[in-house]
Amino acid sequence: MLDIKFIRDNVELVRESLKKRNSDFDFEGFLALDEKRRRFIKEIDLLREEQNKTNSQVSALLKAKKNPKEKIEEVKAVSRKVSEIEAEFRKVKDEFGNQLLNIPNVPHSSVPVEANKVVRSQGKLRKFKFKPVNHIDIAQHLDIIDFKRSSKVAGSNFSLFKGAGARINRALINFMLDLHTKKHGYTEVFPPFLVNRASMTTTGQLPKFEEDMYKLKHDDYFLIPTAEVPVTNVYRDEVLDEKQLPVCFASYTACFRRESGSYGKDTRGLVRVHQFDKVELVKFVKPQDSYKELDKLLADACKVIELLEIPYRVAVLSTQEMSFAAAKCYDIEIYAPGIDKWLEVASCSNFGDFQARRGNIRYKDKKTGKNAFLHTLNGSGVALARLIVSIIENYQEKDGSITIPKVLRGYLDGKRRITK
RNA sequence: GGAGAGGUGGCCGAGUGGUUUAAGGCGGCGGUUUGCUAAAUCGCUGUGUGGUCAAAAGGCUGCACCUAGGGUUCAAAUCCCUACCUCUCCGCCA
Repeated sequence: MLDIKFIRDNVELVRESLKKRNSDFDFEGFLALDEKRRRFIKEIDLLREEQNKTNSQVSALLKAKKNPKEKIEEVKAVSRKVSEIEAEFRKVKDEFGNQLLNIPNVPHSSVPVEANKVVRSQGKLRKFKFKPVNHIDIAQHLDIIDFKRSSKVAGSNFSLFKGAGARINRALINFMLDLHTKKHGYTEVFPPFLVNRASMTTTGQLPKFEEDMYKLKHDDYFLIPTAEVPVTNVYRDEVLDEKQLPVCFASYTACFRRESGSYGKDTRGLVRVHQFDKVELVKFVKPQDSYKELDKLLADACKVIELLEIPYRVAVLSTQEMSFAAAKCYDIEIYAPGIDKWLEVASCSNFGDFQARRGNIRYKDKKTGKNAFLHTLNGSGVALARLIVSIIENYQEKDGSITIPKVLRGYLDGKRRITK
C-alpha cells in the first residue's frame, strides 16, 4: 500500500509508474475520491465538534441540577445530521480503502521498463555426448516420481515422489536450511500453511488476486502460495526495536498454487505444479538498508545453485513483469537441458514499505524516537520442484542413472548415484 | 463440538452511562541532586487522521481511537448484537 500523503505529493510519479506497469487502475478517479473523502471528514469533524461542545453543556447543566432539555434537543438535531452524513461517508471511505489496496507498488528507478535484463550468468552448460532426456522419462525409468498415481490421488499437475526421489527432495530442503541458518545467519521458522485474510492482504495477494488462491470453503482460510505470506505476517501489527533489525528468517513450507488459466503451457512434469516445496528467505530491515540487503539475499539464493553446480542466470524483472507488491525484483533461472528451457527457481524482491504499511509492521527509530514502517524483502532460497527438474536433467547419465550432486551426498548416506 | 471467564496505552492494571481530558504503577525520555554509580526527587510520555502555519524540523487546532465491526442513547471503555482472539473445564482426537 502506498502512503496517501506520498501519492498526493507525488501525483506525477505515481501516474507514471502505473503506466510503466501497464496498470488499468483508474488513478484520476481515485484522486477525485480522495478529495471527496477529505471533504466528508472536514464536514463531519466540524459537526462533531459542535455536538461535543453542546454535550458538555448538558453535563454542566445536569451537574448544576438544572433542566438540560433545551440543550438535549439541540444536540439531538446535530447528532441526527452526523449519522446521516456518516452513512454516506462510510461508503466513500470503504471504496477509498479498497482502491488504495489495489494500487501497485512504485518501481525503483533502476528497474527497466522495456524488458527483463540479464545481469549475471554463471556456470557452463554441460556438453552432452548423448541426447539429454527430459526429467519425466528419467524419473519414470528410475521410479522416483509417479505422475500417474499423483493424478489419481489428487489430479493433474501434482507430484508423487518415491524412494530416492522423496529422499532427494528432503535432502534438498535440509541442505538449504542448513546453508542459510549455519552460513548465512538466518533463523529457521516453520509457520502455518493456512493463513487468514489479513495475512494475505499484508503481502499483497488480496484483495486483487483472490481468484488465484486456494481457499477453504467452510473457513476463511487460504492455502499459502509461498512462505512469504505467513513469515512476513509474523510481525504484523507490531513495533520492533531498532536493535532487533535486520530480522532474517529462513522457512521451509509447501506452496500451493491454483495456476488456473495456465493449462497448455509447461504443464507436463514438475515445471508447473499445484503443490511444491520451497525454502523461503524473509527479511525485515531498516529502510536505508533494504537495497543492500536485497543484494545479500540474492547472493544467498545464488549460493544454493552454485553449490549444486548448476548453470544459472539472474535477471532484473521489468516494471511490467514485476509482481504487484515489489519495488525491485531479481529472478534466478536455471537451465534444464532435457526440456531445453531456463526455469525460474527463485525470485528475490524488495518491497520497500509497501507490505509493512499494509500489515502495520514498524520499528522504533532510535534517533527520532518515532515509529516508522520498516522494509520487507523476500526471496526463494530456492523452489524445489523445478530445481529437481534441473538436477535430474543436468546430472543424468547415458545409462539412465543420475549422479547425486556432491553437496547432497552427506544427506543421502554418502550415495553417489541413483540407479534403477 | 458443549459450558464458563476474559480482551483497557510500550507493559502491568483500575475503571458498570455524564470533568475519563483513561486513575495508579512499571518502563522510557529529560531536569535537579551527586566525585562516579545507585538511590531520591520533579517534569514529560501513544497512534491515526483532517485543517492550518512553516523551506524544513516542527507548531497550533479539530476529530477519532479502550480487540474489530455494527447497534441503543442527547451522551458509551461502560449497555446490546456479531466476529476474532486468549484462558479454564468437558467431549473428540494425531
